[in-house]
Order: sequence, then structure tokens, then C-alpha cells
Amino acid sequence: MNEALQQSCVCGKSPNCVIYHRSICSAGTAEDLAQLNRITHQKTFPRGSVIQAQGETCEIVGNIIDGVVKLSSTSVNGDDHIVGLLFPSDFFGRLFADESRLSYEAATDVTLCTINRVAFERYLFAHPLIEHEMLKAKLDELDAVREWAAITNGHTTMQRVATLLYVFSKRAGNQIRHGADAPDIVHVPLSRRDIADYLGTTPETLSRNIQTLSRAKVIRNINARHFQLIDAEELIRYSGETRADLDRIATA
Amino acid sequence: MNEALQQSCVCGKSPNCVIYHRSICSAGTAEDLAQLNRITHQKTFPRGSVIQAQGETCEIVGNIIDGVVKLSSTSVNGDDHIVGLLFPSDFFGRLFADESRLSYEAATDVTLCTINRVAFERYLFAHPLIEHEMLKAKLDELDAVREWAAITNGHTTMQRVATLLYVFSKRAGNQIRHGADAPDIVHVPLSRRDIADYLGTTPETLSRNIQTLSRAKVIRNINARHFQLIDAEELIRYSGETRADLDRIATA
DNA sequence: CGAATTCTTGAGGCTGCTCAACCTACGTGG
DNA sequence: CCACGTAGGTTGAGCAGCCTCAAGAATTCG
Repeated sequence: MNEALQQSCVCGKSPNCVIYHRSICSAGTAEDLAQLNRITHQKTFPRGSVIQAQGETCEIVGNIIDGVVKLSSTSVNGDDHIVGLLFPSDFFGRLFADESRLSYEAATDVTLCTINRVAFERYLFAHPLIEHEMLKAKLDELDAVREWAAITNGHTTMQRVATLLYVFSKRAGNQIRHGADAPDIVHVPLSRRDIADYLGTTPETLSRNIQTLSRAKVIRNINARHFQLIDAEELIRYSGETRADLDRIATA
Repeated sequence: MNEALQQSCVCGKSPNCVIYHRSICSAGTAEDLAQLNRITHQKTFPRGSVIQAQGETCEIVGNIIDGVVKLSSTSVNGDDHIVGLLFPSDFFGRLFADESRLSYEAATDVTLCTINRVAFERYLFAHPLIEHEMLKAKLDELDAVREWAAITNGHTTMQRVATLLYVFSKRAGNQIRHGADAPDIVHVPLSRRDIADYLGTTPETLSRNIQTLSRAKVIRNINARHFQLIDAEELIRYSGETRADLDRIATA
């Protein structure tokens, strides 16, 4: 975990906060944030723990400070599908609903800035400008979810794998930059099973595709959660998307 | 098209309006609605016409009064995937964004209540309660989209087809009720290609699955856009979902 | 250092896509 | 009114991609 994060990053606590700039908090005035800060709590969850279970009462919402949270829907037959991944600065939890239709689970060890849901709803009611920012964020999220749905549905598994790897290589916080001679290593903080669930495939098929990319010298496997991007152009070709589309997805 | 609709259904015009009760308009006071009504326009689009093209400036938003609008994402290789269907009372268009990442197309002849996007944004700014309703609606939509993504991704084509047919059979406005002896006929107002795009399959595979259901006496084909639901329980079994889940999807 | 978990590799079968032909419904014009 | 054209839908054959099941490597953790 980043040192700076640990020091200053309760949502709304400080304009120096890394999260601050990207989250909805950035819309409020100083007083607004101070008020918000009084009702927030920083909490950590170990990898694998359930933050909010499907079908249960929505108790808390908040921002992710560090780590990855997976949003999944579990069907009756037990197989669950990951319908979204949440990264630092992303908002988690379901506002204005008593029961959660999805579950929020820690895909890695996570640090969260939590707020009681009902308290935050009251806060939003009193601060329409911040609620407005929330609406804009959710509209963007809606587009992003639909765009991702189009990708997972119309493409081959290899195309999805390549898309995911490229997006992770571009996403802020996943690049571990070395010297000019030592190339960039990308960190994918998820297990093979989680990635497979997210892409709508199996760990086996995923593994085969990753190995194929590795053999084709497009990427190099450091270990299960780290790879080196050797040929970005070739990875884009495998993804079946344009660079512009991929970059838009990565920054969304 | 329904006679009653034509008479009274401009969004916000009348509490008698069929759309009124389900759309965001229901949150406003009488004055709010009157004000809204002054800036709305009723328009019709023939089947196949583009209401809002992908990548173009977002000009109008509004409610669907009659017909079905498909929300699709077209990739560079030309194949487009339908990421959502909008029915009467649903809101269409993209607020707070200059450029649309998705395209809105008339899947049938449609009647819309349109509002200039920027004008509606100003209206929302002046009416936080209505913006609040918009936020709640979008949060529901987000859950629904994710739930649908989980269905299309984790299930076989037959399961998706069965799910779609069941949902259409339950959705208000698609049932054509006859006498007690004449069973219910369900209207699916989309072409095979649109359904296939929506389910992430091909018209051929879709057709085969429909014929299988027909041979199994689960449904009966009247013609391409009408079928009779013979055995709802069996259809649910084919869908791989529980009745409760399906009904929740249908009413979402 | 051993146990458990995770990841990889292999073989085989099935689902669903592709390509191609045929059928049907509908609208047009002779 | 019927022949014809077109678009949409159905059916068939063959093949490719992906899942399943199973076993073997690698990594993590106590």
C-alpha cells in the first residue's frame, strides 16, 4: 500500500488526498467536507471478505482508498459472475435501496472510507451539488458498464483477455515504473478465478490465452499477478479494438 | 398504437397519462410539470431511424411514450451489440455529456416526448427533487444492467432466450389478453436480428432455440413477432433462473 | 519443509458460429 | 389478381472455440 495514502486519506479529510481529486468529494466546499468527515470511518477488509452481501440490508457506502473490490452477482446454482471491479477513488455501495442486489467483496486487501448509508443519504439531500456530482458519476458508470457488456458479449475470449491486460497496463496505479532500460511491469491484483469470472470464461481458458500471448512475445509472465508488456501494438491487435477505444475504457 | 396514449401523453401534461406514473415526472409538483411541459415536444420516429447516433452531440433527451428503442454500441468492425432496450415510460438520452458513447435507435415505430438536453439540465438544476428521482432511477438502471450482464454472460443461449421470452411475457403492455378460453398472446416487437444482438447470439441460433421451445410445447409460434405462452413453469426451467428473479427483472 | 491453494497443461466433447440454401410474408407493379 | 422481388426467418452441414474433467507444476503459507 502507498505510504501517502495511509497518512492522509480519509475521504474529505484533506485536499492533499489522492482520492479527493477523483471522488465526488471534490465538489463540496471546505465546510461540506468537514461535515462529511465527521461521519466517515476508515476501515480495512482482508482479501476475500464480504463488504456487502447480496440480498442483505445496505448499511454502508463509501470510497475505496486502496485495493480492488469486486461487484458480483451470485445466481441460485452457486456460480457467481463478476459484473464490475472498483478501484481507488471509486464509490461503492448502493444508495437509496434497502436491499443490495449485488455483493461487494474484497478482491485484495482493501482500505475503505465508509459512511453509514442513511446518514450519507441525508447528507446528499442537504447538499444538492454533491448529489449532482453523484448523478454525473453514475451516468458515466452506466455508459462504462454498457460498453464493457458490449465487449464481453461480442468478442472472443482472447479479445477480452487482451483488452483486460491492456486496460490494466494503462490504469493508474498498476504501473510499476523502473529505469529507462528496465521496462514497465504491470500489476494485476486479481486471482485467475476472479479475472475469469469477470471475463465470463474459465481459469483454464484464461490461462491458455495468457500463455499464448506469452509465447507470442506480446507479454512476459513475471508471476501470476505481474506481467511485462513487451508489444503494446500487438496486444491491441489481439484485443480487436482501436487504441482510442481502449484508452477511453482505461480512463473511465 | 394505443388510442389513450395519443390523446393525453405528453410527459408531464396530465396525471391521467399512462407514462406519468412511471416516469420521473411523477416527483414534481403541478407547477413543476407545467413548466416542464412548456419545453417538451412530442415526436415520432419510424422504425430503424436513429434518434441519437454514437459519437454525436447529445441534443435531446426525454421519455418514450410508445414503441421500443434500442441502445447499441457499434464497434469498428461494424458489428453492433444491443446493450439495452427502452420501453414506454423509460428515459432516453445522455445527460451531462456532450458526446454520446452509445446510439439510440428506433426498434419499432416510436413516439417520444423530447426535451432539449441543455434545457432539461437547467430544469434539473432548478429542481433538485426531480434530479434526486433521476438519480434513484439511474441507480436502479445500473443494477438492472449489471444483473442482465450477469445473465447474458454466464448462461447458455437457450437460457437467455427463455429468460427473454418470459420477461416479455410479463412486461406490461406486451400481453394481449383474450377470453378465458383463448390464452394470452405475447407480442415481441423486435426483429430476430435485434433479439439476437441483444442476447449476444446469431439469428440462426436464436431461431433454433425458439423452434426447440415450440416443439417442446412450451410456446407456440403465431408468427415471427407473436407467440403464445403454453407452459410458463417449463419456460422458467429452461431459463435456469428462479421465478422470483425473473419477475424482478421483468418489472425493473 | 510439507500442505494447501493456485495455476498450468492435456484430451475430449459439445455448444454455437459460419456459410449456404430454402421458405415465407409482404409489397409492388404489370 | 397474380407474378415477382425483397427482406426476414428457418433449416442444414461442418467446423472452431471453449468448457469439462483430470492430472501435473508452481506458489504460498503455516
